Amino acid sequence: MTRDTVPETNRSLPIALLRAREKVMGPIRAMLADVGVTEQQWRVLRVLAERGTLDPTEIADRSCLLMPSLTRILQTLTTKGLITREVHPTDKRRQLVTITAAGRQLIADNLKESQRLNAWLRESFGADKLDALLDLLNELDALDRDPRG
Amino acid sequence: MTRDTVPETNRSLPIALLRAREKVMGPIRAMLADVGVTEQQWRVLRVLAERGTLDPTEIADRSCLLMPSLTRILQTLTTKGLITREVHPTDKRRQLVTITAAGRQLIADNLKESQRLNAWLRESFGADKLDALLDLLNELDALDRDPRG
DNA sequence: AACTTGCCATTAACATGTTAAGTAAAGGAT
DNA sequence: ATCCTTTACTTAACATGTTAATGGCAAGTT
Repeated sequence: MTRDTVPETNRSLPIALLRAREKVMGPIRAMLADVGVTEQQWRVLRVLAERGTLDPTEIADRSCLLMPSLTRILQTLTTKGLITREVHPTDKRRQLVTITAAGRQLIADNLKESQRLNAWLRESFGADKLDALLDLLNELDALDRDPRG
Repeated sequence: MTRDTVPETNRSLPIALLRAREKVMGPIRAMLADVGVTEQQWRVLRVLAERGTLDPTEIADRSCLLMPSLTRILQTLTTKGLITREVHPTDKRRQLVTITAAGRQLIADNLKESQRLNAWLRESFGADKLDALLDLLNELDALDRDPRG
């Protein structure tokens, strides 16, 4: 009965995305656990290493985190000595976040393993498929918002 | 410097998967919020509607949830009167979870809107691309585990 | 200047993610 | 029957996801 009207979870895009993400993140999480940082903390550090000093709003945007989560993460990273924070010189509402030498070192220490995991993925899954997948995902993300039309 | 060694987050599969998921889930979350259930609770209810009575372990597997999360969710759903639980007749370790009439009603009430969102996605993104994306994601999920080789 | 509006970041409250440990029951071996 | 291992589920502890409300500050309006 319900089997005819309720779509199979197999063809559900949200769940498919979730499972794929789990597949990819599992090994990365394991690697990061050894160093004592979470996946999200790692994302923040990488963004800071990529772009240099940023304010929290831009970090949130680039690392795909919501501000409340980021607030807690920045506190944690500060405690761990991986970032520093200072108030914006002309706008006291804002902050400037910078990765420390220790933070860069942490990234450097794990970059090789991170790249090895990426290489494994490209080989196992196929470079062509991986690129095709990334293109599709980016296209999806670029879709016009708001399906209430 | 770091720009040469640290891969851009744009081409990071984990982040691309995350952003794509956000794009798809946003509207669905909004719909479910009106009914007072979360995305995960919705997944559990759908699995139960699809497959009938199941034990928690199989629910966790099919709805892509970890057991600790599922334990809390099943408690919530029981409180809300959307599911019932009973101990397995021959194996007292196990349980049997069944969706209630109220649970089925909740699904029925939201099915149309859910399908409308799916239709919007197919139109906006393209049916061919959507299918290609789902195929790629399923292939990825089917990859051999364990990249420590 | 007083008011208003908007923005940045934080906090609060609740739900889930994640890993590890704990509890109870089932199954097999001695 | 006793012991050991495994299985199914729960709890605990900490981190994040998510929405709403709050506080501090900036900028425009009157």
